[in-house]
Amino acid sequence: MKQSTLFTKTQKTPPKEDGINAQLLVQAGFIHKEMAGVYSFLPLGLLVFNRIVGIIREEMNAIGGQELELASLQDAEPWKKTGRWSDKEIDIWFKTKLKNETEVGLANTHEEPMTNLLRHHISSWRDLPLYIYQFQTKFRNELRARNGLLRTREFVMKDLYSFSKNKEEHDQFYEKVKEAYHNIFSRLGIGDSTLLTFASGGSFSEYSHEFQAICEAGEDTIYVCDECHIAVNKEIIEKQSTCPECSKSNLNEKRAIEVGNIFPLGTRFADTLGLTFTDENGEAKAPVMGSYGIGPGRAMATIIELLHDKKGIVWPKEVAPFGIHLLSLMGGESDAENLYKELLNKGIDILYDDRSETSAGEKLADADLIGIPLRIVVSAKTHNEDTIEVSMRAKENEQEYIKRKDALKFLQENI
RNA sequence: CGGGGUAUCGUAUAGUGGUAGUAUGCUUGCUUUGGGAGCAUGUGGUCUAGGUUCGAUUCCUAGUACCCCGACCA
Repeated sequence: MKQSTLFTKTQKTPPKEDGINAQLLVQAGFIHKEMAGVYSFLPLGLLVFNRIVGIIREEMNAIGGQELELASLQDAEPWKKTGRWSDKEIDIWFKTKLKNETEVGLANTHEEPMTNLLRHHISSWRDLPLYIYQFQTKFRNELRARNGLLRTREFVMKDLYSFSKNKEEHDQFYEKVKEAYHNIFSRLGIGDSTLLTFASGGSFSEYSHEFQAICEAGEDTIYVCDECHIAVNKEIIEKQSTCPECSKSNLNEKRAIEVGNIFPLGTRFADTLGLTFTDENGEAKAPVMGSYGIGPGRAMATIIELLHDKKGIVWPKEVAPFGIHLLSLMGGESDAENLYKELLNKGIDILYDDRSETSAGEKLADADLIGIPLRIVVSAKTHNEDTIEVSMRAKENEQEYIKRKDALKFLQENI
């Protein structure tokens, strides 16, 4: 797209925002803060958000997930049955009432509605296992929102729920999700920093597992085994003071961001909500459940926290809003225009800085801030040499000159 | 939820019991063009409600919003 038509603008003076993630995202025009802990996604931000969603969706589909979308307004009844409607159980509820005084809740999670839904759709062992997921808005009345997109009161979460015939089948799928999550975080560009972490399993199992990205901005404290690339959350360090994998005891304390969570649920929800299936022997049984969450917005913030530099954002390839940022500097207008059209025709995803009254310095500074991985500069100089200038945001924009006739091939190989 | 702080153009910030300033942005004009270019020009602001006072953006009270520390956080 042409940058001259992009309605958001960058700000020269960084806004006073909480957390480097929100500061850079606001400064570069990706998001807008509505109020504490509530952010809107603008065109650039939505492009990134959707790419993150796309990666998660691919990985969830690859392990047999079926996407659906439940409502945000929730009936109180199932929650009363499981004993979770009370503010004592879940204190971050946003609740409201219909005109006729009926109580409803704004979704903060979906175990109850999902379990309840399946009562209408499964009845035989042949219907299981079932893996259903959604990207859905959660509302959580956090006492204290903070750190930009890291802890917000309204956010989209990918939540997958698994329903298995028995514990063995559940355990097998649980391991597949672990793998899928590793794939997701490495595709998001934060795989090296993100560790499988043992955490509290609540009342239904010994452990749950979190995916913790090591980062000072994080709110969690974890203890890392450097050899196994595995960690233990502080909340269970008394119970599990050694590496669960190799039993080493010299674990390193680190701050980390919880970018994903997987949780065995057992049959608690099925039991309390009356979800059963008939097994091969004709007996009614409760499916064994699990829940698996990732917040794309928090993931976006984590990417920035881990990968930014002094000049701005440095997007990894797979999540960048555009693959290429084409800058037209003085004397490069017609070359840039031609190259832009050529790349568009090849279906290449490109942001073209065609602004005619913007100085070269400003364009370069904006490009650094926005953080698109591959940059092309076209100017009088490249025109005279019949080249294009190419550089990588992640490599400090070290410049390389490619002959104009080789440009398309080069870009297709490097995008 | 406990404790603390802040509130001034779109953004970032000074300052004052008596006409509110700077930078940046934005308008217009001229000159510029490889790391946020120059000159000129115009535009735009004291959170809300009370109180004290001749006079409050400034002091006081309350409200609201925002931020920080802690607690909390499937």
